[in-house]
Amino acid sequence: MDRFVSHYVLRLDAKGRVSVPASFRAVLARDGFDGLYCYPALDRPALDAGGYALLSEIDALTAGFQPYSDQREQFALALYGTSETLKIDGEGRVVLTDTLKDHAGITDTVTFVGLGHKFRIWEPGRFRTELAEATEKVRAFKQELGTRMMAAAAVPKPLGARE
Amino acid sequence: MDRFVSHYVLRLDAKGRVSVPASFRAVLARDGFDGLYCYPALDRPALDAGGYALLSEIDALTAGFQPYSDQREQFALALYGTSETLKIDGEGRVVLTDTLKDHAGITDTVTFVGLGHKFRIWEPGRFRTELAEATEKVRAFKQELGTRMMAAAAVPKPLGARE
DNA sequence: TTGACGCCCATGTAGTCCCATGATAGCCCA
DNA sequence: TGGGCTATCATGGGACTACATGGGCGTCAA
Repeated sequence: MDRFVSHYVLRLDAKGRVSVPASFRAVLARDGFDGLYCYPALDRPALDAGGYALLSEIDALTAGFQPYSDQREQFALALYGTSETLKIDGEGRVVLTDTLKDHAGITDTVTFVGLGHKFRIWEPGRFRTELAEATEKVRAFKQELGTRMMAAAAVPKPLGARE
Repeated sequence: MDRFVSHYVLRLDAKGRVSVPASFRAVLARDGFDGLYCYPALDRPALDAGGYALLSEIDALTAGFQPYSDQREQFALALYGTSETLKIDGEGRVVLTDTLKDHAGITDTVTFVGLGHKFRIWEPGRFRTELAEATEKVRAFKQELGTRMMAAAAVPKPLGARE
């Protein structure tokens, strides 16, 4: 598998270390990135983490702005400036910096969540809330999509016909 | 055969393992996915499962949104975050996680139902009610379609004409 | 000197692998 | 056409391994 999938709840030990889930480590190894690229999520109390795949997403984003533009510099600052490259020890664990932990409200337990090309690190309680909200939104979206399809199908009409 | 069809009732053993129906395994083997991609269905107490064919369906869904957009992240969270890639052992069995079993209300027996490019896993009792409801809906829909067609035929009007 | 960090080893548990058994259905041969 | 044989599949259980977690020790830098 080449993407981050599923979620795991893991504990920090007395030294502040957390095991990165083995399946995530496997993805990182394949990605080729040595360590863990990590920064506070822009608009959530969570951390974004990953390898080269994540880095190239950031590149693509900043590249979208004019060179030397304020926006570009601000993005670069917010993303690159707050990033850390965490070392992964022999047992596959990392130590989160205080800045990172503060941003996410992490104390002694974390939830790792795969998002495909990257993954997020949450304080477990906050994660549950976030997941519930996201699930609700997706469900609503799917339902809307479904009823639209049904409406189109109910009246025998060529697909894509205008209302 | 390259799609999941028919349905099977199988039992979990003491270790919580279930055999994936052999015909489904054959489809997965052809699909090339190593393991079983599985997640809780959004709007039913059931599990969706499959291989790359299912994954690409999810890809298509999330790829439609801008990177870093709220919607995309929520979709990724709800879809990738709740997914699991289950290992298939030498005998073609998988172990469902507690989260998955809870969502579907599975205890010691499951029903596998083929849906073409993916399949669903149900608690057998719930599957029966679902099937009954679905059958009823389809019957009603078909009937309605029939009368509409009849009406359309009575008044000679090109097929697909607007009401 | 002391704390932080990197590196190493220890342990319990849960997941994985491997082999065994029983049932079934398809096939071959008389 | 009927009976037996065999391949396939679901199921069961024991052994082993990988993983998360905990702790010790040396090193380097304030």
